[in-house]
Amino acid sequence: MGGQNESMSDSFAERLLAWFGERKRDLPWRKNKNPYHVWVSEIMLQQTRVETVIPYFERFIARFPTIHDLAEAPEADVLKMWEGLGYYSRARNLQAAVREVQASYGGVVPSDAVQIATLKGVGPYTAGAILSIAYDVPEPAVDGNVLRVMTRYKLLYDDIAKAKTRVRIENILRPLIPLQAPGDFTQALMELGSLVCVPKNPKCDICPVAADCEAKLAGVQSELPVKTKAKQPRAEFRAVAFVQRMIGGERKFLLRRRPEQGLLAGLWECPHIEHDDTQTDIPLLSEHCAAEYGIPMQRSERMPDFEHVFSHIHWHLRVYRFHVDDEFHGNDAKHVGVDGLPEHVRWVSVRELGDYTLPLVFSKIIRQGVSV
DNA sequence: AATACGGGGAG
DNA sequence: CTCCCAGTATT
Repeated sequence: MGGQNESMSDSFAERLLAWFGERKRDLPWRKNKNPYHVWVSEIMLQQTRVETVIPYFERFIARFPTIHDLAEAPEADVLKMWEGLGYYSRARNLQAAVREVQASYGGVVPSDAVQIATLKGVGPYTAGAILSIAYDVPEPAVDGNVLRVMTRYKLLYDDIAKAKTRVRIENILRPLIPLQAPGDFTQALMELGSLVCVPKNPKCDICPVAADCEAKLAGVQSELPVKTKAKQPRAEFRAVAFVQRMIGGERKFLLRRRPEQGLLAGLWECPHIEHDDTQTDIPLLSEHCAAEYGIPMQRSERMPDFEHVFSHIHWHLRVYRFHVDDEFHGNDAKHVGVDGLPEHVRWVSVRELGDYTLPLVFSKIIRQGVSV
């Protein structure tokens, strides 16, 4: 026993694994090493907390138990299961990648580093995570936790926001991976970062590797890791139209589908237009709806404002409720699809909301709108 | 090497 | 408020 270059009685990996064996959390994706389950969990966990992912993972696997089920499912169903989780391209990429696995690898997640890295949505971290956790291939998986743990353990002042820092940590890690348990090593490192080597006030008193942690020895564990801070999200001011009317005795509201590319791609939302930070042009919003959807709108009233912050955009939303006369039956010749509307526009009732995937902020706006 | 891409939880 | 989270794709 004993590490190659450790003066401690037990190596870094041995102490880490012993701690992991005692303290690891009981998580849904740890019930087995099903590569598909590991894969789904790793995609969901990108930039997303464990507690947030748990219910999504359970529902997703219940709805799509196998790669085959996910590959065959309508994309709208997949997006619906992702609703509220964010970074929706993850869901689209996952389904595209699963279809690729069906087509090119006979439905078996590849255990080859080069092959798995070509799959959509699978980057350096996820490739290493799937390979090590599902197949016990000794590849490092460097996420935010591992970056923090290792910069502290090795006293590295490298900026963890930079890509080359990840590469450096991967190279430090590779010779440390125990060949008998690469998967546990990967998870133990992340678990340590998540539970012990936390960003603020790290719990060095209960850390299994504190004795030879260079940052701890130098007393600078709170100064690491170094990370350049992100820019402020830019402000955007938007006027939102909550348009409602009665159809067949049922209250409906207007939804439109966002473009296939960009922010919240392919999700449904209330129509809205951008305006400057000082004034909201209600007539312009009304005209927009009239011009785009051929819907003449009558009365309007102000609803409560909403704020929504993305990583890079801060939305200030002013919401107006519009009413469409019961007498109106939109059938403008230039429009096609349901109710004489364009294909990307629908009258939807609360009952039918389950068929549409909406960004959370618009779910809130609609809840507010229909409650009055 | 930067930026786009969601949403939430902790302090 | 700020930070940052089991990151990846695109530019």
